[in-house]
Amino acid sequence: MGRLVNTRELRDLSEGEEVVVRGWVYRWRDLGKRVFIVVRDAYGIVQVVASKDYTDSMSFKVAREASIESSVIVEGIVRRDKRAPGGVEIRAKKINLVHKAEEFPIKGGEGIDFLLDNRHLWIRSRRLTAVWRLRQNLFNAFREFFHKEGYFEVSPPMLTQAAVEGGATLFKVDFFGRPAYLTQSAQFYLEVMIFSLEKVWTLAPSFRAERSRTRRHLYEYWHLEAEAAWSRMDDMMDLVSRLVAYTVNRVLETSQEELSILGRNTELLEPARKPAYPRIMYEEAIDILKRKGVDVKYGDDLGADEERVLTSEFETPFYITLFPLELKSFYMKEDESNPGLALAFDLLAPEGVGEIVGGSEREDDYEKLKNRIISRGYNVEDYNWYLDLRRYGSVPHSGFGLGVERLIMWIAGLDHIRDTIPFPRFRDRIYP
RNA sequence: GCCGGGGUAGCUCAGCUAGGUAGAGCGCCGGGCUGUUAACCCGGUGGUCGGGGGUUCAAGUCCCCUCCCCGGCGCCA
Repeated sequence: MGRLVNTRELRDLSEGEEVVVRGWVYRWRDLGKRVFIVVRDAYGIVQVVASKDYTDSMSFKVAREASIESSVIVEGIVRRDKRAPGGVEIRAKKINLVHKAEEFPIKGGEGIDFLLDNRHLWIRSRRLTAVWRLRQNLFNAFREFFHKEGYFEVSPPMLTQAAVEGGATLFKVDFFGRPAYLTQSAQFYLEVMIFSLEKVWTLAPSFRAERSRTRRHLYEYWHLEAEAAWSRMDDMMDLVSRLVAYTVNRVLETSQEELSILGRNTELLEPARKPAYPRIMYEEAIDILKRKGVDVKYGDDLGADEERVLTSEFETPFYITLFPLELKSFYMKEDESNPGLALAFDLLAPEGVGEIVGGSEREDDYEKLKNRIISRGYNVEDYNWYLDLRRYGSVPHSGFGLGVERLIMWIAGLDHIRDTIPFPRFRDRIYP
């Protein structure tokens, strides 16, 4: 019996080697005296050929009965053949039908509603499997990057007591009779951690009950967040640029095959390999939009349409900085040299993807922060422990949050966020 | 929350404007085929038209209510 190999290892084997491959039936064609079975595993596909000439008679019978998505173990000999997809195939000696699948509901051509109802089966498609592999490579890149930068990975809570900002978009849960909420952001907890570890990051889910219905929104998404003591806004933007450029480079190095399956034009990612992303001030963004004929005025928030116009101006991700204070969250620090402006930044991805990062320098003065909380109409008591951080050795500090699925959308060139995560959570859809 | 589109066979859809006993393609099942690539050829199988009420001799089609899904906006990452 040959050695067990997966379909990726198989590509490098030479003619005549005896191997064992196991996987699921992806395509099946019976030509009478010869049966072609394309077998799928985690890494790809390989064509298995069964013939009366070299396959034992029981196995040949099995080959003729194998249905789509049946699980099989195949013993056979590697053959290089131009007619096989990928140029390599296996001449089957023995085929073990581990489980004969019932009629598989997904056959191609289904609509999105049907596919989402069958996500637990759709998950194994070649295209989605490529996304999961790319996602793995992206997560590895995050860890490598922060390790190199000297950041500590920390584990913030998912169950929280109070709102970070605004309460309408929180998912409420019952915490032994008391109200609790699923976290929207780890930011406040990361701010706590910098007084212990100085530079921290986390990769964790965030939950937002925004009633959004767009191809860029999930109710549960993976949030990459970092926070650093002594870091000013410009330092943080430098870090974000290095992070995004590093990630783009690593994905281009490790995921060529996946990007190819997804049909991504990787030329469009080349300019983003260098961490030199343009920075424009909010005021400049407004000017650009006016010049483009968009009906906006200073003080307006930038919506999806405005972002789309702006992203068409750049080939790389770019920053918008220094927003009017009232457009941004209460914890963002006011720029001393530009009163009325927040030391805040958004990073927008090109090709119409839009905002992928939001960050800022945090207000580190106790009185100023408290006044901001009061002027927004929030309860000061809800923020006691957060305010405490400004009472015991407060330091300048900055941080950011990155939407992992939006980053994947851009890098992988996907037109809908649902394909970036195995089980996308949308409004009115919690099954499966 | 608002605007728009949709729910008819297992799947994708046509039929609705001008009411008259429900259609196609794919799939599936059976047979054939020595190299297929979404294989091909022949034969077969398919539906309380999302749910409820109304108008009518007659409703998939017209009217009212309701449920569900999709796309977009606001908000955000």
